[in-house]
Amino acid sequence: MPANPNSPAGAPPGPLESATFLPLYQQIKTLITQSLDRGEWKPGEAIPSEMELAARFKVSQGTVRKAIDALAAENLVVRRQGRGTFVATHHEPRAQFRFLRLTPDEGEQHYPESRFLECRRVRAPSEVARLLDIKAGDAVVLMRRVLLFDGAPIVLDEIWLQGGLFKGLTAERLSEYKGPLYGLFESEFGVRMLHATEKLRAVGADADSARVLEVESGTPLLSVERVSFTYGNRPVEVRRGLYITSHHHYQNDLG
Amino acid sequence: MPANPNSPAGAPPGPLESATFLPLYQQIKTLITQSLDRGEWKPGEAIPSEMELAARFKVSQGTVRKAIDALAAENLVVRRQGRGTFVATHHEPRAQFRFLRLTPDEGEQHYPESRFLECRRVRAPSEVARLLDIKAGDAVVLMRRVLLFDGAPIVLDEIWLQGGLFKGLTAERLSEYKGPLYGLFESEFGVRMLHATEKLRAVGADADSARVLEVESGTPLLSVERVSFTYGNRPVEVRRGLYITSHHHYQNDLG
DNA sequence: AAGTGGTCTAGACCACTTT
DNA sequence: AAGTGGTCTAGACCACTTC
Repeated sequence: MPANPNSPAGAPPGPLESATFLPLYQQIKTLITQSLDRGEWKPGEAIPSEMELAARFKVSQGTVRKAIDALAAENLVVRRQGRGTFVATHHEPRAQFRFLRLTPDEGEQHYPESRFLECRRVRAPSEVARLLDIKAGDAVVLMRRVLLFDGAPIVLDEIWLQGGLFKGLTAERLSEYKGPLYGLFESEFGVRMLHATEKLRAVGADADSARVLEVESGTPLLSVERVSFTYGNRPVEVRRGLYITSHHHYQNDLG
Repeated sequence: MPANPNSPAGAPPGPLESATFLPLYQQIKTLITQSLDRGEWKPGEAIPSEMELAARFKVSQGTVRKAIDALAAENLVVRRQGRGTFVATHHEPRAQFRFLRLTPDEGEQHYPESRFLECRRVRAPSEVARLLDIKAGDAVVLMRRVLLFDGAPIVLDEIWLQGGLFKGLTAERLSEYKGPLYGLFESEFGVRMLHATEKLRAVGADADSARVLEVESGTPLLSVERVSFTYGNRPVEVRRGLYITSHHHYQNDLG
């Protein structure tokens, strides 16, 4: 059996062997990712076993394994020995703090309470539109909220979402919901945040932020501008957070 | 040949089979890491080929491969197809920005100029000693420097180093040196920074920082507290940086 | 041509979970 | 007992670099 799967001379090209000459395991990684994107398996569910996928794609188990290893490294799936491989979900405690890096200087990190100030549909400002890769003026959802740690307001978030993906997202629906926002997006709207980029700055609190966060105007705040992406690196959320960092800090590890 | 290497009944235990029952490839990863720590191969040099290492450790090439894959994922080594596997170094451009996350809002990122304000040996304050895992009062090197981007002072760093590891580090030696500080530490003192944790906050500039950074007292600054580690997770550096973020930002990716 | 890392296969056995 | 992911081996061939 030839080891090279990329169209050995004479063999009819299968569905895997397109014009691109990527390694087999990367092609299979792409195929599995597309199935995940299509929702063929829902968050929390098991995907087929390595043997089944190997049979489906007509490759060896080792090749499927390498593809799934890469997906697990990107947190798209979670491996559990003896049980199977599962679609990652924002509901499992393991994922809670991957997108919330604010940590108390002393004591344990625990999930904050959310208080929503507003949630309405607006036209995208040009800057937001650029980041979301849509046209200025297109419909977006704008929401503002405060995160409370031990009852104290610490974070003020301003969040823009692609309007087309979040129809029916209302203030009422938000206030009913407990737990991380990305869990709601995943369960109620079928949009899974996979990855984000952030830009951090120190700024002074403006009058409005100062009022909401109950600090003096001009107080130094940590500004965090985030763009979040779903499958295929499609941007779906833009967020601007202002953090009070007198008793909390943004934790980061340089690998 | 039995697939399980962990002391099959009757077989005499080799050097790899200690009391710990870790997978073979992890044991080999540890052994290679210890060789790197001992300086058996210097930064920039090639380590032995996979076949050689497989022979040395009496395992298959695939097992060595998995160990090296893990080391490459942690940036301890760099793989180059057709050439070999090389000990990572802070001198290659690839590594320059792994520990410098400050990026201009517009334009390309380029390496800043360093200006050293002081460098002297002092006794470790208790807080620094705790982070460096040494005793309060032990000798440490304290240095302060400014980083200039396009000629403008943007970063003020205060750096503490374990005294025992950096004998002979003087202000003169620093000012002669061009390029990243971690490159000097690696070449001149044999200390390689592998990994770091950072805590970010927004603070107001105090009088001294304001003077050095040429801003008004109270200006919001991004405070970055870093602890850097070498092999074996030994802390060797504590650093406190103050960043002006009016035209730069701290770039972070949430994987 | 020789040597290196990169991919792929096939088969074995292990550790863990569920039935 | 059966099924899952996890480890290990042995061997083949490919892509790339150097001699």
